[in-house]
Amino acid sequence: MAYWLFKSEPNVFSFQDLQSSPGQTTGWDGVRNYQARNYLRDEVKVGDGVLFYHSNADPPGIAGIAEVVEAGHPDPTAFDPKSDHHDPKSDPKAPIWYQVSIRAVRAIDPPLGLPALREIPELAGMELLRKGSRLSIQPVTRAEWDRIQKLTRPKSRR
DNA sequence: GCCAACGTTGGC
DNA sequence: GCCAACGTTGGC
Repeated sequence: MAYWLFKSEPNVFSFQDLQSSPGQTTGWDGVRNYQARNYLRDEVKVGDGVLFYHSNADPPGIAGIAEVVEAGHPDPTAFDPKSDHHDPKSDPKAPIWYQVSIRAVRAIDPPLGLPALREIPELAGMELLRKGSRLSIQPVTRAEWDRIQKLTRPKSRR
């Protein structure tokens, strides 16, 4: 069981879009960076936890929790000439790009914003908080995951 | 293999 | 809109 942070621009695909997708599930397509691809292809497994991060938002932050429901498989948008993410170099017989499928677990509303994340000492080592960090699929440690769960878990009812 | 030019990401 | 940081491309 591992933990990840996936970035998405909410004006392209938000956590709410995931929640309104069929089965609250989507294929995480369009990743076109080799390091992120390697994680998706080789390391992200069914049952892993995902922090759904909104980049280019105001404020940017973690907007929901998701889980992996299908491990790495070829990204079909790479083969589709009509897709924005089409890559003619990727052949179905030798795919270059991979996706996983994720399902929404719960929204974090309002999102846990980047400024708030920076104030939490236990999260100081997060890849996300590193200056110039651009990787769209990032590993998250168990300790970081647990801290964020604790901060965002819905209040228990009386 | 080097590295300059270029394109993209993403916070601010 | 600005721009720092980064990844990719392609000439040599």
